[in-house]
Amino acid sequence: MIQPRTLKGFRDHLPAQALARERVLDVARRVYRSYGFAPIDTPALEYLEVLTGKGSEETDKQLYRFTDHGGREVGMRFDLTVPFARFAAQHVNELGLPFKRYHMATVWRGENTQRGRYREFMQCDFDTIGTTSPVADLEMVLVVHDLLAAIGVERFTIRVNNRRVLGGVLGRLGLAAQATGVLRSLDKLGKASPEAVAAELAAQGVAESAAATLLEMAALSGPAEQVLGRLAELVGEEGPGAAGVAALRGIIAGAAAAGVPAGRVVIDPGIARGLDYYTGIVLESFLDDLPSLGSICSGGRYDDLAGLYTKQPLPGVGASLGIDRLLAGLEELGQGGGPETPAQVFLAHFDAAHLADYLRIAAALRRAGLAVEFFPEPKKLGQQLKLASKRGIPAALVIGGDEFAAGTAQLKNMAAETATTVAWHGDEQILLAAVRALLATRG
RNA sequence: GUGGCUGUAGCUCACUCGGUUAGAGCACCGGUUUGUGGUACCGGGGGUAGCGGGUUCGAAUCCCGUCAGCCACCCCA
Repeated sequence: MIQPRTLKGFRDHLPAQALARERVLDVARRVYRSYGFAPIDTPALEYLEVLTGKGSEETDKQLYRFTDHGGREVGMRFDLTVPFARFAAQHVNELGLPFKRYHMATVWRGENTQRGRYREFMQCDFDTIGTTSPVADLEMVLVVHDLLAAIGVERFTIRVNNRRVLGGVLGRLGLAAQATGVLRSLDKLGKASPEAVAAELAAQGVAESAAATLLEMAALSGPAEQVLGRLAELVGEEGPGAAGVAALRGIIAGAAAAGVPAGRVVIDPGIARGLDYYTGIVLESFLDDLPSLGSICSGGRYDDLAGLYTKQPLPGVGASLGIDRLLAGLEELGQGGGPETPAQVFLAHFDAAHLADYLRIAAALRRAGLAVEFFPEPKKLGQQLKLASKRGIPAALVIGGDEFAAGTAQLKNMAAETATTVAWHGDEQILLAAVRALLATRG
């Protein structure tokens, strides 16, 4: 016997989880489309050179790679941004700019697993390329907000920063050259103590006063106006830092104008993110009740998406929802419960002699858009109802020989444990109306 | 990838110093005289104790390896 098992970091999805995932995907699709983002898709497999081109050592280590049957060196995509860069370079001329796309697909990373960290998981990306407008930046924040709100996440916070603020402060402190190391250390705040981070900074040759300034900046929190005020002092009157602060001001004002509840979007100067290609706004979002899960939706602005593949500069801004991490978080918070079946109506298979009638009834209900589960065999009624009950199907129709003779049907409200008799006399529209009325009472 | 913790039925767990055919609750399947669910009663299936090896007269219990989950680091969704 072969032991049935799955690879480390790869998971099966039972109906309850798969349905929860599809619900989130449906919401994401709807929200993305509501802003005019268009769907694209790309292959799971790419030429290795396409994926490793900009490759940091880190992504290189995580890449699933192999030689295919034709001797080609190939790799499985580890995010949706790199394939999009290739895609954009290859198709700009057909797309027109600015171009807004969303892409929801599976990616693979051979890294060590943990809660909310898998080797196979889905990302739901959206990007706007071909414009440097702050409106595009703002729109990203709005999409993230609408997305999490529409998914039904009860408590979340979108943390926003701007790389130019970080750059500006580092510049004024004369630390521009060692930005990467400094940012990496600052990023540990929240996990490591300020003292530990200060020590790490000192080890990099950062002066004590400069370190104090950086720590103060990264720890700034509170009302946006207050944080922005202090940041403005730290970055000075002019230069990139001041521009970054102004941009953040615009984001806060724009989010408010668009109706985002105050407090959902906060300025967090400690957000540095993937120190490589982000150049402007950066954002991360967290579940307030489970911050240790990490960011569930992150992104930012980049100067040049596809420089590796084309000479045409393609600036853009985008973010990615980690749907599997989000679902893991919601489940842990007890917000993940849901039905085990999409069926809305259970049609009991009572009397085999009336099979044709059952098929006609099911077809009529399905044509009307209802999800109908017709039991495949004329098993004992009690067992059929037990299954319907366990699955959480809200409505059940029981129609046996007596009912057919009388022109009636028994319609059960499974949750309320009640039943009504519907006189339909062969008219499926009457049955349909009765079922719809029942379903409507439960929202 | 590095370090640590964990691994007994689908799930949550038990098995006192290693000692006979590894148990319970829930879940699942069936029944309670053949047309009605979530309650009750009765019965049933399911575990070579993740897998492999070692120590021992004897291991779920000790040791090693491996696989997997979790935690920290790294990085990130």
